[in-house]
Amino acid sequence: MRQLSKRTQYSLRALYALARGYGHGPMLISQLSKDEVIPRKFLEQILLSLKGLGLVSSRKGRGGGYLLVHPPEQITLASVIRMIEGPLAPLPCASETRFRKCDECIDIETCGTRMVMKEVRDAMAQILERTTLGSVCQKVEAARQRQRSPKALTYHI
Amino acid sequence: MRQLSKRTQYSLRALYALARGYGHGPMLISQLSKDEVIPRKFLEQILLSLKGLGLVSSRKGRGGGYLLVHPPEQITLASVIRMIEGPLAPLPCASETRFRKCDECIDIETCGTRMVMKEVRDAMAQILERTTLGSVCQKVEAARQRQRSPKALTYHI
DNA sequence: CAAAACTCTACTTTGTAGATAGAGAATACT
DNA sequence: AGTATTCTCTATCTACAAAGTAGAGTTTTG
Repeated sequence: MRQLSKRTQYSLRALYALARGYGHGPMLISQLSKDEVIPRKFLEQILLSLKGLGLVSSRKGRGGGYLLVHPPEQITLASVIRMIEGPLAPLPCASETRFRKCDECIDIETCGTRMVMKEVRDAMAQILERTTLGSVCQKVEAARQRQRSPKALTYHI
Repeated sequence: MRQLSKRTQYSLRALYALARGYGHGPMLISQLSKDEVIPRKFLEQILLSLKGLGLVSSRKGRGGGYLLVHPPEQITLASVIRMIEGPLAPLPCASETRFRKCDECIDIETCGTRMVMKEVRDAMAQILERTTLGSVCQKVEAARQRQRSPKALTYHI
């Protein structure tokens, strides 16, 4: 299907970083930009819109920066992606959260593509609803540990 | 995620129509265009490229038109969508069939977004690999019958 | 007040989706 | 042979969005 936009990829990366630092005070745009390899000015825009969405908060001036508003375990990827990219479904008429008759549908009740795309949407939603910033960070951490001690992997799996 | 393009939606609609007519000789562009409500000239292009992909064949002149090359039960939506839109995965680095390191990935082995998107891809692929033009047409036909005799629905389900 | 941060708005660039147009080539029928 | 029918090819157009850049403005802290 169509790819995730860079904006969303950057957003997620920034959110992971903020999630890792959750509870340890604000993080600087400049730091995030460097660590996560995101163009500085673009990141400014992105963080600003994440703030508008209520996902992060910010403080100005020395000692300022960005913070995650809610605990990482409470933020699902589904919600983040929906806020940034819109509905998960590959067609508006297959969306649960933001259903809209697609201009193409001749008859919505007997549209084959819609039936299939509803299945696809449900499958995606199931995964993305149960995946949170917290759970992603955990998996990443596990993968990093494995990288550090590659031998251990053999015996643990 | 991002929506299916109109090109793909039109392609699928045209293919369903050809699937319904499979075994009954060629169908005209003009007929398909009218029946499926697809802009004529755009449809010409689309059918031409579907021909290039080996999905349909054509005959010129009187009595000509387009035909499905293979039986509808043998054409999966996964294959059609891959040919038209590219990989199913929301990120190139999460694709099985056309893996490509995405320019954004810092470390592919510990990329959280990639891990999640691999799950999403697998779920989508599972559905789309088992769905064929034939199976879609069957479901559509069933839905049409239900529409015609709405009472029956109650007792059969 | 000055330095450190974030904030806001506007602009540029590039690419792609979604068409439309029209001449050309093959086929079948008479 | 001629003509109607049908697909074929290539070029062009327009609108919009993604991705990124620029720079002046505002708030906070010390």
